[in-house]
Amino acid sequence: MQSATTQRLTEMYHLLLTHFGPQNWWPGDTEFEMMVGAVLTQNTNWKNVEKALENLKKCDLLSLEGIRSLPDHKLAEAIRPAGYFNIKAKRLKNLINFIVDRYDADLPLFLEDGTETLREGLLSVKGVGPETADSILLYAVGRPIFVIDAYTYRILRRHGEIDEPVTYDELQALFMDHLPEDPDLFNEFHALIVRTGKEYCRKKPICNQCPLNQWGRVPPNS
DNA sequence: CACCAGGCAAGTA
DNA sequence: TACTTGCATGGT
Repeated sequence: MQSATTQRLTEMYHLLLTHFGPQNWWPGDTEFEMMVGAVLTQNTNWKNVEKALENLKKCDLLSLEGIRSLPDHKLAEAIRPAGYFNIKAKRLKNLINFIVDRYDADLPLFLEDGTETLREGLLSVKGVGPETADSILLYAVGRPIFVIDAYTYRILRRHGEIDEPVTYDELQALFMDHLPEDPDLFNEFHALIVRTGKEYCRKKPICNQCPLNQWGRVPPNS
């Protein structure tokens, strides 16, 4: 007998998957590109991130050693389209330094780290918060970690699933405690939530054709 | 013109 | 602990 929450989340997932189909996230050719993208997309439209990633790619700098060898101001210039370029250049360098210091600059060694303290290690990097850390853990490392973002709060609140205030960790636990520990499921579910948010649940909601209308408990406004 | 985007850290009370 | 502010480009 599964819990009511499990049923509710599972229903949400299947509604979204049926409506949108698989999203095939994370958009990126390599684990390293995913990690860089996770930092660059902080409070930033993904389209702008793609331009920044393309700038790095065309100069063959989208690698650990490529970014490591690049001066901060050069890195900032390359990622300019992603916004916050000065601070994000430092954040990328911080993340690179973390891998250099703790994993001897060996990216595969980092990706194979199976220890329980990996998340807190990532969180110790200045510029890597819970969403960025969890995106890296799920989409690059392949851990069964559920990623929470602004859309997740918005959608669940509009559908009456949560009362604010809810912390990141609490909302993450809501998903992780009630769904099987499956990286592929968490991957697809988060991607579908972002897709839904982008198309139907921005600050100016377009709720009319949202697939979650059938999910029930849809408030007319808010 | 205003508003927003797949956050985070640092400052203030 | 609980707010507030800076960071910045590009699209609607």
